[in-house]
Parts: sequence; C-alpha cells; structure tokens
Amino acid sequence: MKLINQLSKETGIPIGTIRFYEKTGLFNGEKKEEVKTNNYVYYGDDVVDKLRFIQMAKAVGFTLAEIKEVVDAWYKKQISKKAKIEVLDKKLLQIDEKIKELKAVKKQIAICKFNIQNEDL
Amino acid sequence: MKLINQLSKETGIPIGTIRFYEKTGLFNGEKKEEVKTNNYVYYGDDVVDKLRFIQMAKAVGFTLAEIKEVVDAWYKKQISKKAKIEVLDKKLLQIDEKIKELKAVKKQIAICKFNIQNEDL
DNA sequence: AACAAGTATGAAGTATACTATATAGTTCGT
DNA sequence: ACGAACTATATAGTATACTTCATACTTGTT
Repeated sequence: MKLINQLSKETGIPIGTIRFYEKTGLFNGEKKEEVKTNNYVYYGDDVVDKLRFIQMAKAVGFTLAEIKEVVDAWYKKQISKKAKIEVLDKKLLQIDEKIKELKAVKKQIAICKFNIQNEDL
Repeated sequence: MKLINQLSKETGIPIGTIRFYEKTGLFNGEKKEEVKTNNYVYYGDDVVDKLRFIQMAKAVGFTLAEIKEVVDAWYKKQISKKAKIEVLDKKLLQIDEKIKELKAVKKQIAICKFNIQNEDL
C-alpha cells in the first residue's frame, strides 16, 4: 500500500492533482483501521493503474467526466454488468472515431506541408 | 465572401465561438473597403477550412494554442519556410503519439470488458 | 527536543475555452 | 417606415481542470 507521495512519484502526476482526482471520484484510497495516530490515506496498485489510464485518456481528449464513466464501469459494484459493457462499447466507438479524426488531421497537415515545400514554384 | 452567420451554419460552430476564435488569432476576416455604411466582417473559404480543421484538432485533444501554431505555419507569411515545416513535423509526431495512446486506451478497455464478461466464473 | 519533510483539509486563485448579456447600429422584407 | 433579423463590441459569467495557499497535525532524522 502506497502513500500519496509514492503515487505521485510512480506516475509523475502532482500530489495536488491526485487529490483533485480523488475528490472528483475517480478512485478512493483507504484509511487504515489499525493506524490511529494519523489519518493518512493508503492507495493500492489499482490506483496506479487508474492514474495511468487517466493520463492516456486525457492526452487524447477525454474529459474527466468521460473517464469517470469508464472507471466506474471498470470497478463500481453498483452498476449492472450490461450497463458496464454498454459504457465500454460506447467508448470503444468514440476511440475509433478519434483515430479517424487524427488521421484526417494528419492528412490535412501533410497537404499543408506539401504546399509550403512547393510554394515558390 | 461570407458573413459570420453563414460561417456558423456551414460549420455548426456557434457565432460566439467563431468570434472568440478570431479574437484568439486563429484567423481573420476582412472589412470591405467599398462598403462604408457598416463595419461587417467578411470571411473567405480559407476560414471555413480552418474552422473544420479546428473542430477536428480539438476533438482529439489539441489546445487552441497548439492549433494556432499549425494554422500560423499554414498561412502566415512572416514565418520562414523551414520554421513552418518544423512545426508541422512536430505536430505529425504528436499525432502519431496520440494514435498510439488511443490504441493503448482501447486495449485497456477491451481487457476491462473481458474481465466484466467473465467476472462470475 | 528540534526541525525538515510529509500528510489532510478547505478555500481561493488561475488558465483555457467558451457562453451569455447588454448596447448599439444595419439590413431586408412588407 | 416599421419590425424582425443580423452585425459589432465590450464585459461579465460559467465549466473544466487544475494549482496555490493557509492551517494544522504527523513522521522521521539528528
């Protein structure tokens, strides 16, 4: 079990941001019953996984709300199996859409580059 | 030449947002010299292209500042040919990175889906 | 014991990207 | 000429995602 500082070091995400994510409901740490002198929060390896997932998903334009949907489908017990699969399938479609758009942007930029290279002909 | 309303209709981007983009320096319209009764701004087809590009680039997680870099390389005369190509090559690399990340996210979600489907075995 | 470093909490501040509001002038159809 | 619809400008407000600050307690090292 890890403290927040170690979590930050393993993922490169600032402590403040990790706290913000936790407050947003993207994951929870646990207070250890046996420790009574402080109220430090401990995090499991699942939290590291989630943080890495959040990093990737954010980099490609998903909002924290969208990421939360996936993470909830991923771990929350309250949600039905069918509902979880539905959320994930929806995200998979969105990702394919984004890949398509990235390829379109790439094509645009390639055309633009070609034009610049040949502009004084 | 188009007025802002037509621009909005062709792209689906709200007028307020288009004005905001113009103020941000993503493109400029032109005032017509010959028209003296008003100060309406007219936009060419290049602006429609730019707006469509902005839509796509935003959808895949580029910020307006990053998009401005590309658009400046695309059209600004002040910037040297070499500098333009450099900017575009950097963006192309970023896009490949994003595609890689999207594929990683997709894999994560697929694993997650598999786990949910088999969770009560 | 002292003190740097780590942790928790709450609240305020910042950056980005809009979105809405108010005001005022213009154009167009009838 | 009237009114609806369109345009410009400036300013304020909102949502998202942090980031900083202030306060206070805890842990580990010397």
